[in-house]
Amino acid sequence: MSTSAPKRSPRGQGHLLRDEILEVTASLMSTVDNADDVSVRAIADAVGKTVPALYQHFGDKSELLTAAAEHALNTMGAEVDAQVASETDIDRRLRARARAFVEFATQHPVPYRHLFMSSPGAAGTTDTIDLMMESVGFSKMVSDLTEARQAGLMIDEDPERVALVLWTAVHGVASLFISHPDLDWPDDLLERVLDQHAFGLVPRS
Amino acid sequence: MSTSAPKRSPRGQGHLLRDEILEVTASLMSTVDNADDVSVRAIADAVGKTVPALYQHFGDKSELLTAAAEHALNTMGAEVDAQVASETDIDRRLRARARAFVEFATQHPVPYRHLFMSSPGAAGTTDTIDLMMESVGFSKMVSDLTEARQAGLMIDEDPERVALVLWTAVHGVASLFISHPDLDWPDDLLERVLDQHAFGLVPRS
DNA sequence: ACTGCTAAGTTAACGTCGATAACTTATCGC
DNA sequence: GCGATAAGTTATCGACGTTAACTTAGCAGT
Repeated sequence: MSTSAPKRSPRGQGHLLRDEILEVTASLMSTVDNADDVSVRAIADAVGKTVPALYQHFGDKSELLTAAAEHALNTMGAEVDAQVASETDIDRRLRARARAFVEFATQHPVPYRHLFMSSPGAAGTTDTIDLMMESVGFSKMVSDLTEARQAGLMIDEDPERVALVLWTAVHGVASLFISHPDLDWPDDLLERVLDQHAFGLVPRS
Repeated sequence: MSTSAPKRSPRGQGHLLRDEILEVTASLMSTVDNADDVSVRAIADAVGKTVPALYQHFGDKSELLTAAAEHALNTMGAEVDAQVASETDIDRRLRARARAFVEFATQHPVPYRHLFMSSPGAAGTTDTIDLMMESVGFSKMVSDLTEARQAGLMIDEDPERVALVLWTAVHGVASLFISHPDLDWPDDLLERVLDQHAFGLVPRS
């Protein structure tokens, strides 16, 4: 074999390993039920290094898992935006975003659960939740709602607060789908939840 | 010391240990962040027996934790009912139940998360979720809604389905409170969510 | 070209965990 | 009393997260 993997990174390039760790960890997450089930030994094996090498980049396992989960969900924003881009109508766009959100969450349950459904200590500090929300399109939802209010389509209220209420309900749907996927939830559960909130947001015509 | 703990249960009374294990485990759950953080060794120490003794009553740790979490939440039904009993108006009773539900869930986050927010495998089989729902007052909510429909207070729809939509949203609130208690959620987040659903349930006067 | 510094790793080990096979002993029907 | 067996214990296993101590490769300065 002419292609031999370099045994060590060049002097200033140790940080390259960090990105590889994140990517490998994120991909290992899709093979287990809980983020914690990914062992640091499995990660080390997958990146071709030994365990202590990981601890030069992350203080402990929890920090590594949180960073990897955020890394995994950062692709979420782009995917959701892509699915939403074609919708011009604001109401339809809000619904499309909610649908794409739930779909992505159920397809990536492990990082989603680790960030949004695990114990307070495990999912990072208060600082990081803002980034989580961003990665998940929360701010885009707020601007949609702001636009809706300016167009007179929404009762006059703080869009951020309305968005939080709406996101809370959508998260409820995603959370149940993720934790109990084998239950036969009604196909239109999300749509029904959205209907309820649409009634509040947009006065019935 | 005259009071000496019996070293062994009588012949047919081995099953008494099971209840003690459940109670001890449930109480240990309130001292940790995740149900899994309760070690079988800690449980064995607390009940004054050795680890393998536990495995005569539960197939594995997950089974033990799920049973203990259900045991803990079974007290939930009674507490919620007590808080709801005084309300005679149906709309107020539904709201009171939702409030009591969220309050109880946030006060007992570990068993709640283990049953409703953990990975599919960890929280028991499809069979057990019905019991979970019961313990949490789901059926009571359905009868309230049925009563509401009979009184003409609700749009004519399957109460069970409406209850599921409502419960989903309420669960969303509880889920977020539990996972990120340090965020400054709006005080009226739950009320807002309930408002949205009340509009759907009860036609505006 | 040598040398010293230090980043980028490895080796080896510790304590804790869930789980189980093999063994002991107290209780109870006869 | 005496087996049978329920109710435990002892001892041990492999896997896990974490860390101290060590090694070695890359680079700057002379």
